[in-house]
Amino acid sequence: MNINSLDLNLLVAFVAIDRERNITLAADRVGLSQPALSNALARLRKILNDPLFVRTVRGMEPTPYAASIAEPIRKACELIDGALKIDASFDAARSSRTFSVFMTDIGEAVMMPRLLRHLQTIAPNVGINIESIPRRGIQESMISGDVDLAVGLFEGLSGGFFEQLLYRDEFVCIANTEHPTVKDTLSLQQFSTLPHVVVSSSGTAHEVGIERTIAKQRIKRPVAMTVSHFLTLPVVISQTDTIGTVPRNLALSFTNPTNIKLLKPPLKLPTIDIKQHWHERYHYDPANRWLRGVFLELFLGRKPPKT
DNA sequence: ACGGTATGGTGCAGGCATAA
DNA sequence: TTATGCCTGCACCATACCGT
Repeated sequence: MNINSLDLNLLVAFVAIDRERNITLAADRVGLSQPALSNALARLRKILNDPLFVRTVRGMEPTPYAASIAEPIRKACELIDGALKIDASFDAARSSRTFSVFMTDIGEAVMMPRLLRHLQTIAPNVGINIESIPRRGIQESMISGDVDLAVGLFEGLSGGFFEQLLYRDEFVCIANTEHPTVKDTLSLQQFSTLPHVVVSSSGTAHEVGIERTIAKQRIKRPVAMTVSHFLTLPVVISQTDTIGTVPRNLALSFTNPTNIKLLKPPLKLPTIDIKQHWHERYHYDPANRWLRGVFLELFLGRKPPKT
């Protein structure tokens, strides 16, 4: 049997007959006359080469073959019916969709509080599931549709991916407010000799950018500790004489502990373009467009306050 | 090609007559 | 009284034919 020769209406008729076990009632159900449905059944019998339903005292009983295909055909019809009912628009206020977003803990700390406050107002049932960024497979996850959006500093998302700049950030150095030698400024000498805490990041390019710049300027920094998350930095630095280098917006979100001071880096570090990235499969998706619009509305052109 | 109308065929239930 | 056979009416399905 070639599916190309199959009229999907015949499957609808099949489901109706299986449900009613009566041609007249099934015809009513699908909006046809009894003869029309009888004719449809005849066509389906010919295509499938099986009587499908036989007349008995209990009504039109399915043959073993019809009984075996009834359930998958019913599910297929329901699937198609459901697919065609999907609204082409996205009603954020009523939606209970959960979006998956690739984001570092920087993004979580900087963006999520504001994003969640906003969502609670306009889309109370919409959920955001932050996916930690894998070392490999970012593109694959987005192409497959497992992840809707990637927000932050991502390199190498190309070929079928779109990107949009949200805001530009810059690096600052942070140190303990009670640091014995670092006062209001940080010298290049201090930067080169004081122990650093660095982040062994993850798929993003923050540390890569810093490392690359430092290496290019032939500056070395002693690394006392490597942590796996940016949010661990202030905890370590607030209790030690180490220093660190982080995006300014992240540093400003360090409210606990509070004995962290921000310092202008004694060297030129690259700026950071925080972008949202999405795959072309979601380019016209109403829900994805809505989420991108939310990020744009909340974070486009966000300026870090001066220290 | 498909759906509608008209018509015929089939099966069942119920009523009735008849035989045991 | 019960069992059996026949007839009739009804419900339902299939087919032929026609129009769109």
